[in-house]
Amino acid sequence: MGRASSVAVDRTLAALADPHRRRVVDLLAQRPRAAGELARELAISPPAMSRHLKTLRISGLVEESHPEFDARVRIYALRPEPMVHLLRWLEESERLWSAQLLAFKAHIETAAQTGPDA
Amino acid sequence: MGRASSVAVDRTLAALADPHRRRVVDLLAQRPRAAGELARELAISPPAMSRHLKTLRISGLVEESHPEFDARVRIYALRPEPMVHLLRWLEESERLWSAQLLAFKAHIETAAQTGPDA
DNA sequence: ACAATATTTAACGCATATCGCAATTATATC
DNA sequence: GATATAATTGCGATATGCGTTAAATATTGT
Repeated sequence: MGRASSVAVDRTLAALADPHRRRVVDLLAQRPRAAGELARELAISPPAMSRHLKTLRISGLVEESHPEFDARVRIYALRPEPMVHLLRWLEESERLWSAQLLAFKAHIETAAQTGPDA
Repeated sequence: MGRASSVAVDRTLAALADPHRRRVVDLLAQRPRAAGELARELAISPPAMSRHLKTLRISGLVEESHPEFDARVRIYALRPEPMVHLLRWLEESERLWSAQLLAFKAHIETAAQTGPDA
């Protein structure tokens, strides 16, 4: 384990690497929005937004739905699961890094006990 | 705030988007390593690794140092600060998304109080 | 001084990503 | 049924990213 979920995290990171897509995630974290609405807010063309949304959908970061009153518009909503995996990876890295610091500190203290400049 | 640190988070995400670079971060989370050591572990050429390390260094994710006994070797170590910013962004997104859920739940309950199928 | 080692930089090619415009599909409206 | 609207897909152009080999730089050791 740890390596098994790596691929999914890689996909999530690749999806979030584009600034436009990250901005979309920011907006969808507030509330779900229609594709056209997102395109207007980011000032990019509808086709460009459509592609970004496709990328996000494939990565699992967003999901698509239709409002009941108009089947032409597509509502996109955030799907936090991939972000949770990413969060876990970050926390694990932080944990390991902290362990490094502790080990270093212990090393220094041991050296001090053995006697400085031994 | 929130938008000010966005650029930095964008750079961090771009740096982590490459699977090789993310693997480097995994290795450096355990302990600092020399450039050549990293190249061998990931089975890529030294020039390729050198470029990845440059990217990581510019993004602030790693820092470079020399061992005292051999100035040819460059030791790379993790610098967790950019990851902390990324972590904060993720947590904030999660927080907003949870608020969405609560609002939705409240809406449903209000509707239930008003009376179903009003 | 010379040969070996660690790493980076230069140069090139290849694959992939992104954009805007035009065309297409699906649905709504009159 | 004709027209307008929301969104996606096709296409050509541009750009960026990554990898390899070869050359350069810095340092060590004999």
